[in-house]
Amino acid sequence: MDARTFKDAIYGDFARMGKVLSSPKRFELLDLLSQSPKSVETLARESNMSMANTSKHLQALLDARLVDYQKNKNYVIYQLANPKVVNLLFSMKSIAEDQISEINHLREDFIVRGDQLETIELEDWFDLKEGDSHVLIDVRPQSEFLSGHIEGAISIPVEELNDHFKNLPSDKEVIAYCRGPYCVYATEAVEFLKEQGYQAARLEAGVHEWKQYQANQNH
Amino acid sequence: MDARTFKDAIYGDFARMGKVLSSPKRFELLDLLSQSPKSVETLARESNMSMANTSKHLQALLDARLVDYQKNKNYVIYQLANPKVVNLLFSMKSIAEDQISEINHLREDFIVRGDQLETIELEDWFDLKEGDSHVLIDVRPQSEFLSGHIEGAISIPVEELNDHFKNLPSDKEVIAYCRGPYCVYATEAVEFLKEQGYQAARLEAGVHEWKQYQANQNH
DNA sequence: TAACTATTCAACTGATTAGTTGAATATTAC
DNA sequence: GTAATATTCAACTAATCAGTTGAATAGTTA
Repeated sequence: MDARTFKDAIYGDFARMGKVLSSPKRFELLDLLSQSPKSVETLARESNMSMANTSKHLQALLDARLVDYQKNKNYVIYQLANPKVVNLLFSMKSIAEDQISEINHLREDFIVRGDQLETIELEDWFDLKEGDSHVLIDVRPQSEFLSGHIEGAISIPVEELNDHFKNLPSDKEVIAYCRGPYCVYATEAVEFLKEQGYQAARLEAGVHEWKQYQANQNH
Repeated sequence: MDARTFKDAIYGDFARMGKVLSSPKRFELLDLLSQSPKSVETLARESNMSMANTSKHLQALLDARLVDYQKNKNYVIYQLANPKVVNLLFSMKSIAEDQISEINHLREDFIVRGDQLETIELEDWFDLKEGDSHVLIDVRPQSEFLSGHIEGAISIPVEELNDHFKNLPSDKEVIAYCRGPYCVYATEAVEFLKEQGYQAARLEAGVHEWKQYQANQNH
């Protein structure tokens, strides 16, 4: 085998990763799976695709070995095949954030409500949590909370906030987080809680940002 | 804007990175540029593409803002637009290595010659270099050496080894490195030097692996 | 065993992409 | 001002991809 043949083969293999992530829908599926394993039905609903199309994309991810699955009765529960997938998604988002200004505009407008929403960085949360005047809530679906959550958080899925918010101490500020910087659940939660008279702010991080922050602190 | 519209827009932007890296040829171009800025002509030659096709791919990379350029007389010198591109390539390679066993087979067969080539890990080089019995050579094109190289290395491009190897001390072991784990230059250099009676080994790292190793040590 | 549920597959359509060919453009050198 | 050099563009062809539709498959439940 000559060098050119070797390079063509090697770059062909490397580019398979790019190819599988060239689809916005497959990217979203991987993001969803990074929060917890999920069934085809759940993934189809969350990503707004047909079951057939969702299954097709999952087959592509399976073929690239970025996901694998376990059967549970009639359900096929898909999960990330390698924790490095999270790093890969991070890396792609990070550079997309730097190079595509539209991303920041979209986030500013839709997630941070044009800077009208009070937000807290993860670094600041670590200071605040030493005191006793804040409570941290995880507003993702409970299955995602059970898969992994920021230490000290209480699970109150945003869809259940109306039923459970009264359990929150009214003399503390509520810090809400969800799937990460591009998830709107925490924004909705903070808006709702403010309407109910609470002090509330959105944490600009999800469970993966928190884990990465912890890992960096422990060096 | 509702949540679904926002997500479709955001994932569309994220997936643009995947899309641009879904082409083996664009991946190779970015890899080449990670070693040093280069002209279209040089990139076409190194990647074995026509000038027209090379230019087309570079326009796609430009559009995604992963590269930018400077003019030098008739030459357009392309370069990486953001150092994070190197991280992104690393991340994609890392997961491809884990998930595509063919990659390791190809490397084993072609780069390490079925384990018949003596190799040294970067960690081990840091021990060896404290002594006085080894010399480190960079066998990439000199322009890449000038762009950045492992500290203490001497530049002897593999194509010029025949003319310059006699300058190497015959009582020391020669450690050769090139662009990284998937570059064959160091393999060719080691084989040539052994034929000339030298003790030689291939360093399983390039300048980026070295920089990353240094950064990790300084935490 | 039949009905139901969840998932996957095959075939199709329309859109997108990779590479080539020939032409156009920009800059330099003489 | 012309020729040469480096690069980019437009138009084409063939291949690939995304989503849909209808059917098939696999497993469960009553």
